[in-house]
Amino acid sequence: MSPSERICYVVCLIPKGKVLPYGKVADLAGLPGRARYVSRALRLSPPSQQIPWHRVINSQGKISFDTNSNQYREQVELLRLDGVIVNTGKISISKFQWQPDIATLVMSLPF
DNA sequence: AAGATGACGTGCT
DNA sequence: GAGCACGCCATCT
Repeated sequence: MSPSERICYVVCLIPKGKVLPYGKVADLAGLPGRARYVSRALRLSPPSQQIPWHRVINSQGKISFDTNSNQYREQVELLRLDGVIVNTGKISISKFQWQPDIATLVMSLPF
């Protein structure tokens, strides 16, 4: 499995209603310290894969797109559909809605 | 070939 | 908290 494949794999494991920072995704995919690689992989991943990219946010619990961009709006939209609370204005996720279970789950994968 | 870029993170002021 | 400087490294100019 290639690094980008592992990244997509991990992202696909994020349950609806939860989010995970880029850095954590990188760690779980076996690429510690390479959060940027995650953003790249998601950007280059074909839409046909239906990857829940919107569940990946930055370590500050915020969306990493420019507030004016339509990508930002799209991510907010998708997160709301997931039931995730996003504050307008300060634009941030309510809290880190990620459970340790995800980590242990991912750790037991056939990488 | 060399420099800039980026859906990031951490540490410091 | 808000900036800033770095570290990171595949991709683009």
